[in-house]
Amino acid sequence: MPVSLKDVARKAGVSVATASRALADHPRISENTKARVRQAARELGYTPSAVARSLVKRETHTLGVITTSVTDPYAAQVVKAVEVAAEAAGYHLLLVASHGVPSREVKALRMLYERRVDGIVIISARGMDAYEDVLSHLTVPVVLVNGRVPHPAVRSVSANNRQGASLAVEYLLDAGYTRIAYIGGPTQGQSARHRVQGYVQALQAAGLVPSPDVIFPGQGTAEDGRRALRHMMSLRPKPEAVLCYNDLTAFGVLAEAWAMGVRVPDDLAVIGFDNLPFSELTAPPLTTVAQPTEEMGQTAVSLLLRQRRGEEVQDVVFDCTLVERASVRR
Amino acid sequence: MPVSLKDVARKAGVSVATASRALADHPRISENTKARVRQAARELGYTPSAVARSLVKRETHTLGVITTSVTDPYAAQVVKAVEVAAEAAGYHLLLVASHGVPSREVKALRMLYERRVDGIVIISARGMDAYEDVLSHLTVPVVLVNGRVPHPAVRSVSANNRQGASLAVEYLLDAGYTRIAYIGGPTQGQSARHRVQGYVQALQAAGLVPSPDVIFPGQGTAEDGRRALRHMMSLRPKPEAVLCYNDLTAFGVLAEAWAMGVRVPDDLAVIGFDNLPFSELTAPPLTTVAQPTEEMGQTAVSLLLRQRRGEEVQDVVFDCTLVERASVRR
DNA sequence: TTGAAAGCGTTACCAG
DNA sequence: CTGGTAACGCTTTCAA
Repeated sequence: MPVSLKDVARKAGVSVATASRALADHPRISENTKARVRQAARELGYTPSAVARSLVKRETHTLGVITTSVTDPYAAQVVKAVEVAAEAAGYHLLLVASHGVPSREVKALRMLYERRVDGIVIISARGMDAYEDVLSHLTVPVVLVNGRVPHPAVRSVSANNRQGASLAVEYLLDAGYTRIAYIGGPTQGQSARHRVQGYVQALQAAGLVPSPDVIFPGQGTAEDGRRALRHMMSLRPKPEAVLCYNDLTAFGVLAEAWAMGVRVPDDLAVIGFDNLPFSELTAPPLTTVAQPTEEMGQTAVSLLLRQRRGEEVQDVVFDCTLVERASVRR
Repeated sequence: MPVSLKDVARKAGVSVATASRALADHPRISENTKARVRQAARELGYTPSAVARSLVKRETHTLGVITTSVTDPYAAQVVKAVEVAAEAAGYHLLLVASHGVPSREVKALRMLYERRVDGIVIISARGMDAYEDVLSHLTVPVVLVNGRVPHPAVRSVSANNRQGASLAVEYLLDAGYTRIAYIGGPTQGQSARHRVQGYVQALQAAGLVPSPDVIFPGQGTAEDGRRALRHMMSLRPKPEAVLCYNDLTAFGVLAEAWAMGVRVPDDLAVIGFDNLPFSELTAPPLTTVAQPTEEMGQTAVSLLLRQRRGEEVQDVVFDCTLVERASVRR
């Protein structure tokens, strides 16, 4: 059994009240007793119980984070950013993996609420559509990173996925590519929807007609990239460039290209989305669209904390930037 | 403010005690009142407070996890395994990043203890040497994954790093390579120490003398791999193969090899350690030593839970296996 | 400057 | 089958 404040108080010969105040460095406690209490606490190896404290203070200094999986490198980046921002504000993270399953997202939400976390950030929410009844009773702020749910109490911070995808296509167009393929992501998420839209719009803005037979389905995995590349190579004429829903998919096309002897960017230019740490390590290094994950994580935490203080806050959207590397010829 | 059990009880016209039992599906409560209580709870959107419950039950159903960073893909794999095992046992994870800084590891340990987690797993502990006084007052089991600390109450589960490194070297030797370089990892951790040892021993067992000028220092980053490769290529004679402390380092040598026009495995064979998901996506795919991270995570959780039940448990070590891919010629 | 006591939201024991 | 009541470990009035 852990040592309690009562033990410390007894040992120091004071009441629990005084012991509590002494350890909290309350101004109206004599230095003398403070010293005695601290001494007793040290000798007993006393560590205060955050759970008891949470009960009375009605706050846990904990933020809940729901993510598909920590092994998803994009999610990991966001989690890290959130972690850093939270830590700086004196908060810690309760992490739950939903594995992208909507029902598990809802369960996680409920569990976090039971634990009375002070805020919840959901990364890449998949099936928040059926959240209505859970959300309606929540007394804790929720922020979505890269997702949106039509609930008035839920804020979101996201990358401008449409703009990002358009940016990539325009870059390709500028470089002289015109037959540009696209490999998609999970259609339940809004980021995937916006990215295709950006792709299509940029093409149309350039007076081109997006052709359905160079738009490949995918779930954002490397395997999707591999499969799409094999498909692509059997097409006549072949696409000259491909924009991928995310870097992971791009990694798959790069790997399959290597296996099939397809040269990048000479035979096919490849462009990703997310700028994962790994994308500068591929052969060739991957040109990709970057999201400001750092700021997004910080912002998520900041929105949560401000909402907690009763502030009204707005959704925020960050523009993407292009990271030029060697998988696209210039 | 969240609705409390008292609110539910009042609405259902029963005492809190009864309400509590009704919701817990206690056998000696009439179906009738159970129904009424449940109904009231639903209508009010009642969600029990885990913090209050934790206080009385003296357990939080939470495991603390200290890791360098979630963005470290090796750590992420272990975290995931731990998460899955924990979830299956009804536990959730409080995650803290230490960024490899010993003082932050200690702080994290203390914070987790304050929150009364039911167990703590530390992944790749760096500076546990000065843990003595923290550990001595802990009333919660601690398990180290891939680390060791000379404290009687701390258990560890690790990969057999020595055997893994030897395995890799023997594989290289078998394939006809003799001039084999090594790029090291953080020397504060025991895994790095064991891996060099395995490298050296395998060489010696084959009657070769490990040469200090092909043993490069590193911290386990891709940049270390790049730097070491450049060094290596300036040597005469050049190494024919290189064993890397981990996959990340191997990624660095692969990337730099691509940049310098060094062909893998023709000019240089490369072998990694960890078998990250990404290692099958490199060009060429990376031959590497795999640790059974899945089982290691499960085992860590299992040790924790068994210790909590008062069982005596032993350290456990898992053997590594070799994953043959294309970065080594056969 | 200190202490007694109430209360945070539950569970569990003891009566009835 | 149900209700009081005492914890759980801490903070915070309110008095002294």
